[in-house]
Amino acid sequence: MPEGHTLHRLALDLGAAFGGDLTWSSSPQGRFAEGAARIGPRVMEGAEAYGKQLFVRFAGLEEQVRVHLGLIGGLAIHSGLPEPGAVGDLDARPVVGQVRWRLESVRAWADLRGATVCTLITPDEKAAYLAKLGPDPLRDDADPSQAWRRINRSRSTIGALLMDQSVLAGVGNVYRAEVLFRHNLDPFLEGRFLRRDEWDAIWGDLVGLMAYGVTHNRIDTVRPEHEPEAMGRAPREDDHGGEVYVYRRTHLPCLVCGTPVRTEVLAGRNLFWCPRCQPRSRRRTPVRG
DNA sequence: GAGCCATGGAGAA
DNA sequence: TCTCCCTGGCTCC
Repeated sequence: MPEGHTLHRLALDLGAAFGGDLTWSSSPQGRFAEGAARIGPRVMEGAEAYGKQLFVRFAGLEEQVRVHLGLIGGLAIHSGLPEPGAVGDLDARPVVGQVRWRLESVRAWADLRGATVCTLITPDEKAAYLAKLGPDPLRDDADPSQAWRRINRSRSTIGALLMDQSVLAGVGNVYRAEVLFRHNLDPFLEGRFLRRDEWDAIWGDLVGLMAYGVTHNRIDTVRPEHEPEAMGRAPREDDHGGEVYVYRRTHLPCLVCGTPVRTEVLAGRNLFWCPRCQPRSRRRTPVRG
């Protein structure tokens, strides 16, 4: 589920569902029991995302909740009016599976599952985490030049650099594959060989793609002329819902040229690309294997 | 029921 | 580069 757009969307949804309301925290699974008890019944002020990190603020509490969903985590927000007095009554809102943190109010509740991180942190600790992150295309305060300085002097491949949260915050495996495809870039191109105009185009594209992701709560990267209706093909139906060019389309024909999509592990994750639309660059990193 | 996989990342080696 | 953690859904037997 979680690339940066997911977390920004969750921050908006949490704010809309709980902002300004008195909330109750609990940890049915138990692993956030101390934190939940420390928060206690308290007004939630708001939430914000930075890259794939989510921070939740409560009134009168200096610490904030820091959530990182990891690969498999999810935060499900439900709205709906329970029976009066049902807040805290787990029978009224049954716990399904491993719920690390339940947040509820009289009008909504949210269940956090599978997160790698859910903890209370001090302002100093928060600042330290943020300092480690590169610019986030979804934030107005982001400076793409900051990422460019890292990329421009790196011998790592652009495919690896895009996944490095200290270079760029919020991009994950789907956006990395898709943005490289959209710009016909060889994923194995070394960062130091990327041109500034290529970087500016990538950044601008990510800003648009990820903002769309927040709005629609899914990743769509296919241009209008390659959409299913335009090409007379069946829409993609999988757990993401969105239309993509290469992500998880191994061996399937490229939507643009028909060449089978390739896959290989890069930076510890499955990379997908079209060998014809993203040809080997002469600026590419020396041949491996 | 076991095994595998996933939009992530930390820590060991 | 490897190993491990987090959880649920899907496949295969």
